[in-house]
Amino acid sequence: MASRQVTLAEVAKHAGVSLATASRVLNGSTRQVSEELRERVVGTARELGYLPNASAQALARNSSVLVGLVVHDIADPYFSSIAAGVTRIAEDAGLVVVLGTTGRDPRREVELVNTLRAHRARAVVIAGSRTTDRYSSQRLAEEITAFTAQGGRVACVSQAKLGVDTVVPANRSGARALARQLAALGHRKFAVLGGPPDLLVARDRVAGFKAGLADAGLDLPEANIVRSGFTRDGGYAAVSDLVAAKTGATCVFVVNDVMAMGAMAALREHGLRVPEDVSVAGFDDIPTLRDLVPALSTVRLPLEDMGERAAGLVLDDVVAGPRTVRVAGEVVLRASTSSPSGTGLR
Amino acid sequence: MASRQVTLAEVAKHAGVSLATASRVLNGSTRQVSEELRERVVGTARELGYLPNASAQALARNSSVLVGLVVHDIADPYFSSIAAGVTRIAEDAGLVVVLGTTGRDPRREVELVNTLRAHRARAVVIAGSRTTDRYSSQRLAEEITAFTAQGGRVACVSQAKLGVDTVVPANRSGARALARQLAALGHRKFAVLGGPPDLLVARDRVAGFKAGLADAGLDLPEANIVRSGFTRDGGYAAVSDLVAAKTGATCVFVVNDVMAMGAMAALREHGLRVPEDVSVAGFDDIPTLRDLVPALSTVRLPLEDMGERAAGLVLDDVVAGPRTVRVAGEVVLRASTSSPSGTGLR
DNA sequence: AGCGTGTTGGAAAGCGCTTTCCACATCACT
DNA sequence: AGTGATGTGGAAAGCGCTTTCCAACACGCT
Repeated sequence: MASRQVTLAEVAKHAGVSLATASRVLNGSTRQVSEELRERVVGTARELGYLPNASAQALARNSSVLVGLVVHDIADPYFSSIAAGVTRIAEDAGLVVVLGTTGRDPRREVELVNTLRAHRARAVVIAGSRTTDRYSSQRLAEEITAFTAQGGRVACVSQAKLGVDTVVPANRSGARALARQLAALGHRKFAVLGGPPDLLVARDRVAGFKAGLADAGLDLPEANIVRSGFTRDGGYAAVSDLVAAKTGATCVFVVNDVMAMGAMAALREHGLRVPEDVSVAGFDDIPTLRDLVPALSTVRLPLEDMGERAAGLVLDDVVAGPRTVRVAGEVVLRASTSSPSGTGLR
Repeated sequence: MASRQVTLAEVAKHAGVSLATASRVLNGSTRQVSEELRERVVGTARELGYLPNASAQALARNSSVLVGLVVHDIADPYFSSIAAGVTRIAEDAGLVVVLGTTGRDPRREVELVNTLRAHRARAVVIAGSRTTDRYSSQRLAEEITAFTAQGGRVACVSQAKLGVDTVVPANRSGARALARQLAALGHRKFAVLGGPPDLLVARDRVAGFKAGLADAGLDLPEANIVRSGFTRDGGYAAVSDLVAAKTGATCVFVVNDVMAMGAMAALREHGLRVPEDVSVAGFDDIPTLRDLVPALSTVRLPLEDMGERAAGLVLDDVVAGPRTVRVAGEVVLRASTSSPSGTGLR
């Protein structure tokens, strides 16, 4: 069934040249080949429908054309935006993107890098926050070391924790600036939907927000921070706890947009109006946000751009040590936040 | 810099066995190896940190562990939902997903399948509608033939035009059912944002919608169909034309949700309220829809499921000819559609 | 003529693995 | 003891390509 594939050897034979010459013609070898032979080879290759065997090339060259991309969940707009950036750059460079999804399982992350290593992938971009879990971080670090030792390049989008090139969004300062602007709106009591306690992005954003409130002479009691999953459903679910906590908050900061969307849905179902009863702000500015009503205030991150930057880091030929690209966050106040009017969450 | 990798030969030597034995132990060979040797090999492999070279395996076995996934734009929720389904199934099966994006360029589609063929990918899932463009369809068909001739499997998500296994959503009947329900709501004058004229999904949906209106004794004048790109911005841009056309329509059907989201934003900017001034319905039920206000009426397609089905088609070992999996669409009426109240678009 | 230099083609040695053979033991059964 | 069947290990031949090395030749010089 599987028809025999045309090989370089056949092309060479048909063209009456050696294997070496055929190889030199059909790939960007440095060696020159006379115009006459070159044409003959190219001609027969086209005629026979020759297609190089990528596995054989990868083996012979000890390097492939593969670039790994590791995300938690490709259906999440945050990751799919980053993925769009990464694929654009990689494909423009003639490379092939391998997509791996972890489902937020750190072990799976290690597994994926391992697989990529087995494939002699040229590089890998790991998107998705690190956690405080020492064990899996350790395993991942080892796997990454092995990968780089083998000549592969690695970049992360998140915290600069792994000793590799990293694109770091301004989680702290972005959240801090947001807090200040919300305080300037007149809010005095805040609540935070803070995501999982062990997730570094979430921690950074909460810490930054707290710092921003402190700048305004405000405090964020620990009791006003509700923990939940970093997903839409996490945000949705957290609202029950939030309401039960009777914090009296007039403004809620949610550590990412996807969670914020879930939270807004839940608030609606609780009969609370945004922003009349409570203001809501998120973080990331995922593309889908612009069609939300009320439009969600947030801290804008250039997600697709961040993907491009990460891919760029990993594909250039700079040999310097771990580089860090800092990406600023821009506070965007929209309809979901207003000056406090009601009594807040009580 | 690139440290030498541990090879099977080294493992074999350290374990004091032949290359053949080592290979048999470390891969699912049918051949038996005595418990003693097996343990010795596994032990040294672990000790030395052996990782098989996937390229070499692919070459020797003449088959790889790669599965291609070709989409137009991974940042589009329609595609990222399908992608999530495909990756889930593929990764569960221990395969590796290669993501290719076309940017809606048919030539790029051909290019990607070609690359996948060069990599001896085991299968490829092509998501994204066919067009009426004969030339590029022809080229793609040839490429697919070459791919299958080589033992690869191909499945599409869209129209069953390519002679391969296909997951076909009920575009026609879904749109038809939607039209009937909208007519039952009392609407008499409709407009359609129809997407690109050469795109088959778009054509099918428009045709289905027209048929549904006909069922209700209503006509859809050609002048009430506005053409534009199949993207959010396409939907956004089309609204100007729509308004200028002064169709008097009280209800607008938009051929996909992403376009509908753009259209709703544009309608808002035109000072038109949904659904008071005009009802709007879309198609697909992308996940982000559930947080839209007003919630968009649509025809629900189980997108992630469709991705899983497509991956399933391509990974099972049925040898039967081209199969077609039909997926039903379920009309979901939400807040964006109501009985007509105003004068419509005039 | 003799020599170095540069250019171009080909033979062949890998790259790291799988898999076919073949050899040898062992075992059950005449 | 002799026969086949069965189980297990190893040698070696690929898989399709890249790249080193060498040979051949054409130059431009002295």
